[in-house]
Amino acid sequence: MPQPQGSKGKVTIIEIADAAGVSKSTVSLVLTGRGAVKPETRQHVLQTMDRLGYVYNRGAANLRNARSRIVGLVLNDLSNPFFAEFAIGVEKVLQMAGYVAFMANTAESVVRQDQVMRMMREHGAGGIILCPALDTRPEHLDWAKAAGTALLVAIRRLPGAGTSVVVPENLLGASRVTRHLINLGHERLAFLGGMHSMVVRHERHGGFLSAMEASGRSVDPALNLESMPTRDGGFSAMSAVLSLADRPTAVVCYNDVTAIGAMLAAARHGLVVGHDIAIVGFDDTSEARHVAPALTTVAVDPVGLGERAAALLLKQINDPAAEPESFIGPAQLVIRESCGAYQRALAAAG
Amino acid sequence: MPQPQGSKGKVTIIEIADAAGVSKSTVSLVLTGRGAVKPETRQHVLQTMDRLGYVYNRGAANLRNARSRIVGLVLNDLSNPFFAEFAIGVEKVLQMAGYVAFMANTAESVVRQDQVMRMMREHGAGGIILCPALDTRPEHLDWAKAAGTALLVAIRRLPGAGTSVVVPENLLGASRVTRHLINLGHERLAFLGGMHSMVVRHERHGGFLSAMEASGRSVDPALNLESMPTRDGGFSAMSAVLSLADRPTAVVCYNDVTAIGAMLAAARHGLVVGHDIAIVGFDDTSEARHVAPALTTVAVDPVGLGERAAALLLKQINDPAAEPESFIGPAQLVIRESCGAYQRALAAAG
DNA sequence: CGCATGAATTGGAACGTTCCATTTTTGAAA
DNA sequence: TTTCAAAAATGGAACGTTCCAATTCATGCG
Repeated sequence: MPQPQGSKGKVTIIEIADAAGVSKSTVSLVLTGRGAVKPETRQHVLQTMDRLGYVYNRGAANLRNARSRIVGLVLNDLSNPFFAEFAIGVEKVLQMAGYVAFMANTAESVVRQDQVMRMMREHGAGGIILCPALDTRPEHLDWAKAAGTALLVAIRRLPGAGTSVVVPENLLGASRVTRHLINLGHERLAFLGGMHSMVVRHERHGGFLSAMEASGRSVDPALNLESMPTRDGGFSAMSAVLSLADRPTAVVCYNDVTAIGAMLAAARHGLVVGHDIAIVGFDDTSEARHVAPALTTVAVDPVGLGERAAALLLKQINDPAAEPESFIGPAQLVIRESCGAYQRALAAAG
Repeated sequence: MPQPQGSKGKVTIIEIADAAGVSKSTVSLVLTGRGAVKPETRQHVLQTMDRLGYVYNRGAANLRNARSRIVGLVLNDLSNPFFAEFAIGVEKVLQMAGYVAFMANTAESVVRQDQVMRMMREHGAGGIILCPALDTRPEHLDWAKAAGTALLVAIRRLPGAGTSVVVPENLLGASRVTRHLINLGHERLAFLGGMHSMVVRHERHGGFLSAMEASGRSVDPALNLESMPTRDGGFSAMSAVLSLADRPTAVVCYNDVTAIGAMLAAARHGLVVGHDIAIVGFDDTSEARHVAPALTTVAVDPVGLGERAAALLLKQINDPAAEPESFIGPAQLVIRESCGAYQRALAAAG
């Protein structure tokens, strides 16, 4: 019967060495797999470790080589499925490279974000992928350059931070979905949701504007409404829009969850979405597929972005001198029902 | 201008001591806040650390005291919003206690789970909250008892592991939602989704059976179908059910995502859910509210479960000798449209 | 049988921190 | 001033590992 150590539970490399009748150096060689050690010795040491319930002490090890195989993944909003999928992509790639990702959620709190990142570097994380919380200032990240920690900013661009970046093609995506609405014949379009301070909103709204401009349509400033990027935010912004004298016939929303809030508000006002009014979102979260009517939106492949982010970070870890790199992920239009195109096609066919 | 260390980025307590003109012991005292150090000295040391860009090395520190303030949170399926919300509850409580949670996702892989947990204890995690992957055997967790690591099993009970446990009241919840369907007059009910090997399925199916039995209804073994707990699983299981000669009029699903798959299958067969057939789920994820028709389900307050799990783990960390404890979270019936109750009420009123 | 060569193993000095036992400083009482 | 206790600061020995240089052990060759 394996009789692991008593309650103190501190088996060290030295005790293994004693028990196996070798030196601690040999045990270390077995552990790291670096030197040349006779297969039978290796076996014996391995067995002894197992028998005594040995736990490798990474803290002690890092004291010497300072190369830990963990990376931090800091997410600003875990409750948003978009980020959960992003995280899955990150983990997939890191795992293959023999790294482990330790995630933490900041819930949009800069304070918490600082705390969590400090904890991570104190634990010797080799690198960090950061989806910055709202109001993150580039100065918050200066320590990374100084400490030589690989840092990559994802999803939300952070102008002024000279790091690698992985973001979706927000501008192009938004202009595509806007163009789609224009092609369906809409004249009066609104842009709804997201706060002015968000870079992502800037980009998406920029795409909206460029499509409007390209088509020669005029943009009514009254039809540009901010809101928190939540369902409730979308709901109240949409309610405000609908109380206007001159309502829009189509609404481009900041993201899917805002769009779903907007759809609820429209329904509450007795409008049939996809018929009386067109509403589109951004992100293509799994909810988008399942609301009724199904949401026309822009797919950005969060898993792919995560994979890319991880790959870029690894590159940076392995070559700290390398220049920061950017990856702009594709954003594809996904046509469903909420824009009215489907109904129109049906009508045309029937 | 703060001139942080060069590229090697290794500022130690000793360099701080030299620069501040004190001994390393004093710097240590400042860091830990333990001894008595003159306020002005403390200030000066703090400033020096700031100036040189000092990073505390937790690995080295833990070498002596072995008390790290991190705990691991191991999730089996991050893409399921239920677990994301659970994680948020865990973090909320840990943060207040000055702990940091490092999360990792196992994606239902036992191998990955072992890997991740090993990594966590190698890094000196004070405790671990585990939502076990499918096929986790209690033996997988024996190391925890041996090493004296606090371990808590959440969401999925693991019979035979003698750890603390936090789970929702699956049996009672399932019997409640089943009773609700029975009260609506259904005679022929199916239970659908989840694999036989899942403890949670056992519990929920048990609740289903107990409600059926209490009402004197007979249970047709042909109406008990397994499937993966995914949308696709629900879809195919439901398709199988609908191809039966003697169809059920109501279906209790393993969880919400399975139920949503089942609803899609029903719609594909031309049935109007909530009218031609009743379908109910379990968990009350945010999707449940937004599918059409909205899903009648059982709410289990994942955030609350997470908070409870964290609190229990902290208790265990602070008193390692304490007996394992269990918390069974409430499960409340949430009546929406997919069971037909709403439509019936409308008809009665009109 | 001695020797060179390479393989296998080993001792000891780091690594950055904490903590104990001391030493130094401070400030007030005698 | 001297004395003493309390407060503040310090040196050095751990902690568990890696890595270098050095040592021992096999093996094959002349």
